[in-house]
Amino acid sequence: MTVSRVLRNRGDVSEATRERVLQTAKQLGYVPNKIAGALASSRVNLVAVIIPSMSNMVFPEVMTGITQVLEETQLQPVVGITGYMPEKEEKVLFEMLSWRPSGVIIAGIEHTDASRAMLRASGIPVVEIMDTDGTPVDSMVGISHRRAGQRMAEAILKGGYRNIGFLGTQMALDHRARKRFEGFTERLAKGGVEILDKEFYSGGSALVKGREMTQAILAREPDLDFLYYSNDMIGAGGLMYLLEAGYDIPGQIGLAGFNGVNLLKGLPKELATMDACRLETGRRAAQIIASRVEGTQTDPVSETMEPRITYGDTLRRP
Amino acid sequence: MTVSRVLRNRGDVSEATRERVLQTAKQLGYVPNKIAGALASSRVNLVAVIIPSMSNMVFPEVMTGITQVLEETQLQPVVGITGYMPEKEEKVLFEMLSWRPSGVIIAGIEHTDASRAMLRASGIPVVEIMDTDGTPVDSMVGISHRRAGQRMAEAILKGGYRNIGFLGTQMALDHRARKRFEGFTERLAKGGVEILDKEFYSGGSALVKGREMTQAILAREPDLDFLYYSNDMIGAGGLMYLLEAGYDIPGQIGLAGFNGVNLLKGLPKELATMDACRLETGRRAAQIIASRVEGTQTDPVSETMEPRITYGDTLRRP
DNA sequence: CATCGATATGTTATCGCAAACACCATGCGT
DNA sequence: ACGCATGGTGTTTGCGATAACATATCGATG
Repeated sequence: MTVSRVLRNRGDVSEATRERVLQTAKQLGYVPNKIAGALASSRVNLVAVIIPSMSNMVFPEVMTGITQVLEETQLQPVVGITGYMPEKEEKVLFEMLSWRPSGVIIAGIEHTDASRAMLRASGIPVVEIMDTDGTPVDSMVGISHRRAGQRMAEAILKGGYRNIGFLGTQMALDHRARKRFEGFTERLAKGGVEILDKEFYSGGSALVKGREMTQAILAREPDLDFLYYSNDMIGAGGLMYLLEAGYDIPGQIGLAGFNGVNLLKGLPKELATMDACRLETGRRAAQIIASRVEGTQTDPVSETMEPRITYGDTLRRP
Repeated sequence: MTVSRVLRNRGDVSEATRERVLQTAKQLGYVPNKIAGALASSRVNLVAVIIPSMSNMVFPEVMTGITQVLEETQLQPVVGITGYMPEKEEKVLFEMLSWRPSGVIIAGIEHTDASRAMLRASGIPVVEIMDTDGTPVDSMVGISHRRAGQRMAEAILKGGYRNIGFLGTQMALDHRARKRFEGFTERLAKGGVEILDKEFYSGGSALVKGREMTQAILAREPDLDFLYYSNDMIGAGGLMYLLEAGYDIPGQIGLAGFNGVNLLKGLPKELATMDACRLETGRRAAQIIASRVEGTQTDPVSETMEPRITYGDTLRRP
């Protein structure tokens, strides 16, 4: 018990014994067993973070935000990957919850009924991130992708473009991309404009795919004067292609991506894009969990951030 | 006990009771407490993965390999980030080990004495990855960065380049980059060539930095006919700059990076680079842990992979 | 000097599960 | 008919820590 007290800095222990304990622990290479500790105290300093993927730059950035904030607390993030598959998400969630974490940060607000039930039943703070078009189980932080699509549509219309093409990923399960697309077409429709053509891809190097898709869509529809890409990588590929092909950008044809990958700076021309507030979303989500855990705050939070548009060199300003 | 048997598929249970248990568990929303389970069985299906960073594309790819393999087992990766700081690594490692994972995969073979002691004392399989220039605690998988530097130096010399510049990150603690640099200069020296100039950076968008550094180094040394970049991102930035400035590549000046980021395809010219076998390293490391856990194999493994050079369009072939 | 409070240390029960073993019923071979 | 393996279920114990409570020590205080 005294050892336990020393190692946790709890309760009164004389300086002498404290020293002795620390000394001996070090000498023995003693590593406390958190499993036993957690069982006894029913306190687990883990936060489950459930995201679809780790390989496309956007989630790592959210992670960075989460890590930044949690680092100042006792909490530690544990990541689970779903691969955009709802059943996998359910499995990962179950697995995570069975470790009784102190909180859950999960991407998106579309989940299976079972997942939602588990989250609700867990009794721990839950923050759904990166999409606020819907009703959260508990708290929610991020941008509205529908609105992001709308705002980009507005900017494009204001720029005077009318023959618009859309290029995206072939992911039925990427709800955020879908909502962006929906918001985009809705807003265009309000302006009396309809998408001229669209092109989807899956897999492969996004940069290469961007080139190929751009070539393909322009072959079909040479009149296009704007291309809206569902992410910056394919946008960058398209930009590369168009520059090489000698197009005048943004006069003859305009381009925009989505995400604000800071990799874009440094390209021959800077691609227009829209910031998804990823770092900030991660930070905020972690803050919410942290303040819930320490009891500072108890109510659910819903926070919609406003994505900023960057015109770069590929979208005519109004 | 019967419930426990049903949920773990262990031992004989009649079909009738099994059904009843499953049914009831679902109805109650029962989530087994892994903490208690782990304590009782002293089995934890977690593998600690300790890496310096998540934000530069290379570690996520290793993670992908690890995940791929572990997915076919009961094991689950848990990630810890060190930020290239040895003391942070020590802290993270301690934290992880206190959860008594089934194995550890850790980047690099340079660790504090305390870290090494902990790894040894833990009694679990340990795989040190991505660097094989040194002695591992237990197993080790990856490439020799010293050798990678040497091989690139050879290729450059064979290409006929003699006025060589080096551009890299200012990371005293990135041992792999350092070893690559050392191997590079050693091999050049053997060919009677010495680096003409070098340039280091830290922070910021790698693409932009690559442009700036390239401009700077060429302003100082206009005679340079080859630039070796310590990663592909700054290399791509440099490539961009040189193309815009109208250099003849790879005739007038050659370029090479390191890492084989598949993003490079799709650039106006494909940057020469060297594959670090990241995916394969991750897969192999996970396999080693898995086979150790299931007892298939008990001996330490040391495996050095051979990085493949890609000439692309920026390095003259011999 | 008895009492009290504070500091310092020890004892016991408990967390939720699985290992180990005990037990009973059934069916099979000899 | 008997022993024995097997399937199906229950009981007890222990994992390694912490919570809660108990005890010891000491000095100050009235």
